[in-house]
Amino acid sequence: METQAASTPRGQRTRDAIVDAAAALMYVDGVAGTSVDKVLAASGAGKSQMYHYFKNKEQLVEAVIDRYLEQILGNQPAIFTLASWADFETWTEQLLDVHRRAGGPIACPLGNLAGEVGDNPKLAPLVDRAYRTWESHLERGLVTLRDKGELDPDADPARLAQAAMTSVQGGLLLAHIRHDLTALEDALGIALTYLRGFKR
Amino acid sequence: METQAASTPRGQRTRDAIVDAAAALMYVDGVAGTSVDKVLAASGAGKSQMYHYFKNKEQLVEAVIDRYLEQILGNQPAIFTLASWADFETWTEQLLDVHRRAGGPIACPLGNLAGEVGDNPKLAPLVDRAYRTWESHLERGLVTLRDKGELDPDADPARLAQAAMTSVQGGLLLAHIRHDLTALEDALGIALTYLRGFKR
DNA sequence: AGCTGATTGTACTGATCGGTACAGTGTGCC
DNA sequence: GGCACACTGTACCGATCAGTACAATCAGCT
Repeated sequence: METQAASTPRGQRTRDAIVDAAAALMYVDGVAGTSVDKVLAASGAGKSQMYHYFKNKEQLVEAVIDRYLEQILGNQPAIFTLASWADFETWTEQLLDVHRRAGGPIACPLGNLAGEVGDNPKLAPLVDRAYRTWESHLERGLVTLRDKGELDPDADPARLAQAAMTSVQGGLLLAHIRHDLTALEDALGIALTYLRGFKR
Repeated sequence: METQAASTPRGQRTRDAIVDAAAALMYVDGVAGTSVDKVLAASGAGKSQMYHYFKNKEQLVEAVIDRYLEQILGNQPAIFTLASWADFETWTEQLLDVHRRAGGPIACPLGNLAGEVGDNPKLAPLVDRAYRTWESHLERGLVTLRDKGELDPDADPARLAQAAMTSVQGGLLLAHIRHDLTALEDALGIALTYLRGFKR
């Protein structure tokens, strides 16, 4: 059931190349639209490598989900050190900058997956877990604010974090199909205002 | 380029059955995960019917997108007659009731598609158009309120409507992967409060 | 009845799908 | 050197994919 780890640096490089290629292709074409053959052609690996490291395509997708979470959090490092209201603003700016610089589509890789694997019993929990990890950093930041006396002690950090996440996802979804970041900008602005309403 | 219309009631019934089956299957398995053969098996139609009415699978998807919009708006009839703040609340209640009654997954069929076809040059504009139609009803309701003097004349109905739509989509996406309507309930509550902030 | 066009059933094609078999090569360790 | 094992290349499998060919049937109209 577990994904096979590589035991040498060479193997690790090959494995990474496969996951990277799969992540990039699935970001654009979706899971079902990305065949194993295409992934291998793009990564330069052969089929025996793929099935040496992954039991099947589904396990490759599992690795891709993890990779997406790494990429997402890596693109918004401010999320790890949220300790003031200004930090939250910095965080939203980083979020916007990622897509302002973007050559690819404006979209959240996890959000793209959500619609497709939302009911797959194996993959859906992994997407869920990735979102919860993402959200937990926001929650931790809010708890920090509360402990510093900058957030209403009656506010529910978990709920506020979820509200912020819905704004991010809704904004990205609309921005995606409109090829226009405005929807995300507005959504983030509204979310920040909403959170600041619990400032104390 | 255009979808072939049926010229007899019998043909219309067959065509509808194909679109209905495709809509139901693609809602759960996505576009790429739903083969033409499965659609035909589920609808009881043969392959010659499918290709009599649709040039190819992509045109079938186009018809499915239209069907989704009809289903969505049909499930929230209050959206057609928004003329008071109470009407907006009724609308959000209808939105929630759809998924409370749901046997199927908690999800927006258009949202599921958005991730998958978001960059398909033929299909993405159709998804975009469907969202704009949906959103336009909200905008019209806000204009009605403004004309009745119940909304700040400086408020931008189009922008507020887009903000509401991002809440709906973000809430549905999170509710989908968590199998828990709470995210949508909260998102709609926050959106309503935000809109009411422009009450005059 | 007989004509006409819409509609239908079924068999088929070549391409591609996910996955397997198996023989080979690279590489660290003794 | 030579053993062990991670790693790799390629050919192949049956199933399924989207799409086509073509003959048969149905139904309205005269």
